[in-house]
Parts: sequence; C-alpha cells; structure tokens
Amino acid sequence: MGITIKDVAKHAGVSIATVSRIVNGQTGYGEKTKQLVLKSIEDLGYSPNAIARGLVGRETRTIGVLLPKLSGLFASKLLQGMETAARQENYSLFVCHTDSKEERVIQDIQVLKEKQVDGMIYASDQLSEAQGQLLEDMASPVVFVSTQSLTHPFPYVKVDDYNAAYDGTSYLIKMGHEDIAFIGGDLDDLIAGKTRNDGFRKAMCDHELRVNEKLVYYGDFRFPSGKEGFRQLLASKEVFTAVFATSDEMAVGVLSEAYEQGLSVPDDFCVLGYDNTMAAEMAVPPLTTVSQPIDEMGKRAVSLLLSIRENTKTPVRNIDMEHEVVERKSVVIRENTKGVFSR
Amino acid sequence: MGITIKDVAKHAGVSIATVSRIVNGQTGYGEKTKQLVLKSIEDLGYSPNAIARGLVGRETRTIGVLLPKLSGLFASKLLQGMETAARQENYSLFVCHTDSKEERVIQDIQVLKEKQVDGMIYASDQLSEAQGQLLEDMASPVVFVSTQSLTHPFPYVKVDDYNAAYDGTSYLIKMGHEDIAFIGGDLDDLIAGKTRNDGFRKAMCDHELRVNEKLVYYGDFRFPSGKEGFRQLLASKEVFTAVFATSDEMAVGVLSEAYEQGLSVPDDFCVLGYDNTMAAEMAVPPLTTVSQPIDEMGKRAVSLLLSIRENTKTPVRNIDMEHEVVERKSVVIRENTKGVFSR
DNA sequence: TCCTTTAACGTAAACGTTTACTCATTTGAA
DNA sequence: TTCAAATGAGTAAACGTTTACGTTAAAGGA
Repeated sequence: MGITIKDVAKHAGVSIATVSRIVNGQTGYGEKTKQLVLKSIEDLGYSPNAIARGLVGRETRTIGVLLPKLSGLFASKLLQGMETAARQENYSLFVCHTDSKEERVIQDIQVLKEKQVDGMIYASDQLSEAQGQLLEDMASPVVFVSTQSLTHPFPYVKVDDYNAAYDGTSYLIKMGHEDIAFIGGDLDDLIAGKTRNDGFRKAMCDHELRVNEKLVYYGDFRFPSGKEGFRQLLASKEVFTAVFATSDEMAVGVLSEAYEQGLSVPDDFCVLGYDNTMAAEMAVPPLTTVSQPIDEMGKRAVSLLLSIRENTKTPVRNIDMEHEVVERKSVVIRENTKGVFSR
Repeated sequence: MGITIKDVAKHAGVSIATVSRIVNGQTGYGEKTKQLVLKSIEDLGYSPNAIARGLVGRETRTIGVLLPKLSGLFASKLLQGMETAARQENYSLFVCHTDSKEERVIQDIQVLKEKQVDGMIYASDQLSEAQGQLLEDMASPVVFVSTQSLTHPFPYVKVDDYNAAYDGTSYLIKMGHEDIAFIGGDLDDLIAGKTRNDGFRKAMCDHELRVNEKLVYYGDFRFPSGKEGFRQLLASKEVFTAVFATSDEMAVGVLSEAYEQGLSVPDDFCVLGYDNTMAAEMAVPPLTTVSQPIDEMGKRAVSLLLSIRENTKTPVRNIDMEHEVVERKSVVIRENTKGVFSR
C-alpha cells in the first residue's frame, strides 16, 4: 500500500537506518543527508508505520479506557479529560463501553491486551475477582478513575465519596434542613453507593438528626431512578424539606417528577445533586450540587498512568481530588421552602 | 515480555505455523495436535499479539473516530452507537476530540493514518480543503456521520436537516403558531446551520407566514448560546408564541433563561428542540423536539464503513436517516399559551 | 607521519505474526 | 498392488521498523 522507509531510503540514496535516525531525531548523520532525506520524505509523502514501530519498540503510544457507558454527561466529560491529557503526550485512546457486563469487561481487557496498549484506565464498575486477576497479569500499568478496587491494589484517582456526601449533607443542614430525604446508589455498590450513604448518615448523626428510613431510596444513579425515587418519597407521605440525590441525573429526575406532580423547587422543597455535570447547570432550576472535578480527574488519571509507566519502581500513589458544593438555585434556607406534606 | 507463538510451538513440540493455523481456526492439522496446542496455549496463557498481526496482515481491526467534542449528549450517544456496532464486528475505536480546531484535525488524521486504522469516521465540523485532501489520500475508507462534505465525495449518514427543520416548523404551525422565533446555528455552517434555517424559512413561506428577522438568532448549538439567544429575543420586544431552537442544548438554554426571567413554558410560550438527546427527556418541562436516531446513526456509520471496506467496488452510498417530531410537554396549541409581549 | 578518535553512515538481526511453498505420510480408487 | 490425491505438518520469507554492531574516512594529536 503505502510508502515505506525503504522507498525513502532508495529515493534518497541512503540506508534505511539513516532514514530511521533522521525521522526519530537521533544523531549520526550529516546535515546534507538530513536535508536530502527530508526532501525525499516530503516528495514521497512518507509517514511512518506505527504498527511496525510498535512491534519492535516497546510501546504503542496507546492506552485503553473502560467505561460502563459512553453516553451520559459524566462519562463523556471524563473521557474528554483523558483524551486531552493523552493527546498532549502523543497517546491515543481505545475506548470500550462495557455496559457493566462482566463478560464484556473480560473480553475488552483481553482485546486491549492483544492490542498491546501501554496502559489501561478503568472507570467501570466494581471489578470481579476474575477481572482483577486479568488486570494484575497485564504487563502494563492500570489506574482506576472515579472508582477503586477494594480487593486489588490499583492506584486510583477519585474524590472521597464519604466526605463529599458528608459535606453535602452538612450543607443542607447548615441551611436549616432537618427532614432530609436521600436518593442514592445501591448499597451493594461499595464505592459510590455505600460510601455516599454512609457519609449522609454520619452527617445526620453528627448533627443529631434522625434519618427517616422511609425517606431513603436506592436507585442506580440514572435519571429514571431519580423520578422513581421521588415518587416513592411522595408515596411515603412523610414530611421532608430537602432531598439529597447522589447524582445530578437522579437529582434532575426528581426535578422532573416534581414538575409533573405540580411541586416547585425550591419553593416546595430543595434538592441537592452530586457530580456537577452539565446537567446541573442546565437544570431548571439550576442545581446546587456536590462538585467533582470530572475533567481534571480524567487528566490526572492519564498523567498518573504515564508517570507509573516511566517510573515503575515508585510505590502506588493514589490521587484524592477535591470536592466542593457549588451553590445554584435548587437549595435555599429552610425558612424559604414550604416542605412537602408539612402544614 | 509476554508469551509468544514460539513459546507455544516449542512447548507443544510443533511449528509456529501449526500454532498459527490452529489459533486462526484454519485447516491443516489433526485433532490430536490441536488439543495438544490448545493445552499449551492454556498452560502458558498465550494470547496473540495484535500488533504483529497487523503488521503482516492487512488489517488492524481498528477504526478512528473524529469528534469535535466528547462531552455533551449528542457526541457521546453517537460514540456509544459506534462502539456498540464496532465491538460486534471485533473492531476497536480510537477516539479523538478535535475541539473544532483545524490543525488538531490534521494532526489527528495523521496519527490515525500512522496507526494504520482500517477506516475513519468523521463527525467533526465542516472540513477544510487540506483536511479533505488528507482524507482522500488515505488508503482506508472514510465515512461522515451527522455531517457531510460538500466538496469531497465521502459517503455520509445523517438526517436531512432541511426537511427535518421544515417538518419541525410545520409542526409548530400546525399547532396554531404564527409568531415563531428561531434560534439556530451559524449560517456559515452549511451543514447544520444554513440548512435548518432554510428549512424553517421554507416552511414559514409555504404557510404564508412572515419570518420576523428580529426573532431569529444564530448561536453555536450550545447551552449558553440558547440562553443568550432567548435574551436577545426578549430584548427585541417582538411578540412570539413559540421558539424553535435547532438543538436540544439551546432549547434547554431558553428554558433556563425563561425560568430566570419568570416566564413559564408552555404557559407563556412554547419551545421546540432538535436532536432528542437525553436533555430533551430530562428537561423541565420535557422537550418536544425533532428527533434524530443518534444511536442508530452511530451504528450505521460503522456498518457502512465496514461494508465499504469489504466491497470497495460499490459506488458511494449515503444513508439518510429518518427524523420525527416527538411530542412531550414544551409545545401546546396556540390557544393554550399566552405568548410573549402579546396582550 | 602514524595512530587514535570520532563522525557518518551501512548491515543485518530482531520484533511476533501469517502464509506461500515444500515434503512426507495416508488414504482411496482403479 | 500401484499411483494420484488428500492430509498434516514444517520452512522460510515476508510485513516496516529500530538498533546493536561494523565499517569507512576524515580529523586530530603526538
């Protein structure tokens, strides 16, 4: 098919070794030959074959990314951050959407391994033993982002969900709320489900507030489960003045359902989100939310990966990202909201 | 580093050719040797090196994707569709986010070429002459999705923006609206900007309605430009009962700005979106919108690409996708909305 | 002047596969 | 039986690079 280094060598009347050295900016050739070769490259329109390079060299300048789903504001923002950092270092990204399916993850890891990626970034769900083993057997480094492995010692970059949820809850309490509903992820999800729930409960406890079990619902972080969760809250007939949903998507779900039920935020009750994706900004009303620096997390994940790659002797270093609650319009002080089922 | 085919061959006491044949499910070996080799593979934990395969074979089972940005509901949904279809055929995706920067596109194409992708999917902005030339020089096929090239004959898969906008507008008119504001993309964007605007105008004209130039605004399809556009609309003091925003993001922008201005949709005016991303579903109120089958478009793009690859003799075949207006809550009949600045 | 160094290249062996040729051994038909 | 065809395997040449190792010639030192 294409022009190879041999063609260039022949055209310039030098050996392929010389061409290679020039292309790679090494030393060992004169200025005149360099110009000659450069000219030939230009004339022929040569561009090196990265596959061949990858075969002999040790690297493919490629990193594999595993995400549960690609659509959605969180994943895509994360991916964008990774791509930005990767391109800066001349790496390309293989992206796989695992759909949270065990066997798909396995298959993807296998494929990425065969494709000889220089590293992998795992941003999917909790990993099984089989997956963990597969990852450990990889020659190249693996880093986790926005999740972590409790059973395998992979470095991660993420925010501290427990504390973030704690702070979010405390914010609500500081605003005067006491009857707080909670819509979280499944407790089986030890990373983002249980921790956020624990943070919520601890904050309530620390402020000597009771959590009303009828006002906690466990969803899956997606929009529909936010709607469903809010429906359940209403069905309980319990009074609350605020709901803390541990993802913006779910928070928007409650906004949406509230609208359908003729309830108004923040006049009737308040809602606090989590993530600070674009959904929070675009919501009506704009969501007050616990913010994760998603873009930055993506970037950090690749730089962490790359630094491990160069410096394989350093011990595993995790990166904890900062969270903060960004105030918009969906939460107001207790006095300014009616509360649901309160009279 | 890893176990190679040679190791397997040695371990099984056969030649590498035999191992290769077995691994690739070809013929030319006996059942006993097969079992022997399979056992060795299992024992050693061998997995083929796709890079080496790519070097000798003609294919890398890899396709490159160019998107202007990765975050955002449209792009990510599209990407998800592509990934789904690609994985089904055992292809992996290199994803590049060009940020709509000319030179980045050029660089990305170059990289993808060096990485020997089997094909490319272009979903970025209008391409320049230089980019077009680069793409034409590629040995592997290129398909456009959700965009097209007016100057280069690349096959595309997209909806007919002109007709979709025409139908969207007609829907509004059918609902009794006459004073319709329009928030579109820049007219310099010949693909999604101008065409949708043209469709809008034609529909108005065909129904003998005048388009009020003070009520048309050109944004960039993003959320902030929807907000800004709506502010401009209000500033004009002209009366309108509906606004057609040619992206859901912009439509949500008007919803958001309307909320801030104390206006209510659809009580005060209606808004029609475009795309049918998740934003439309999640909006308050849920957006009535002109729907594109985004996921399906992504899938079709890769199957088109792959079919071209196998069958390089067939002429360029474009794929036109169906659009439809999906009714939700943001548009009601003229009688049920007050209209802005009307008394 | 002669020897040593160094700069400027070329040769050829990898890298891990696939695959076109061989070649031997069976098999089966006549 | 005899021979042609089929089967099961091995050999070695690609694929396009990088790179360790040679080689040559010019330069520099004594």
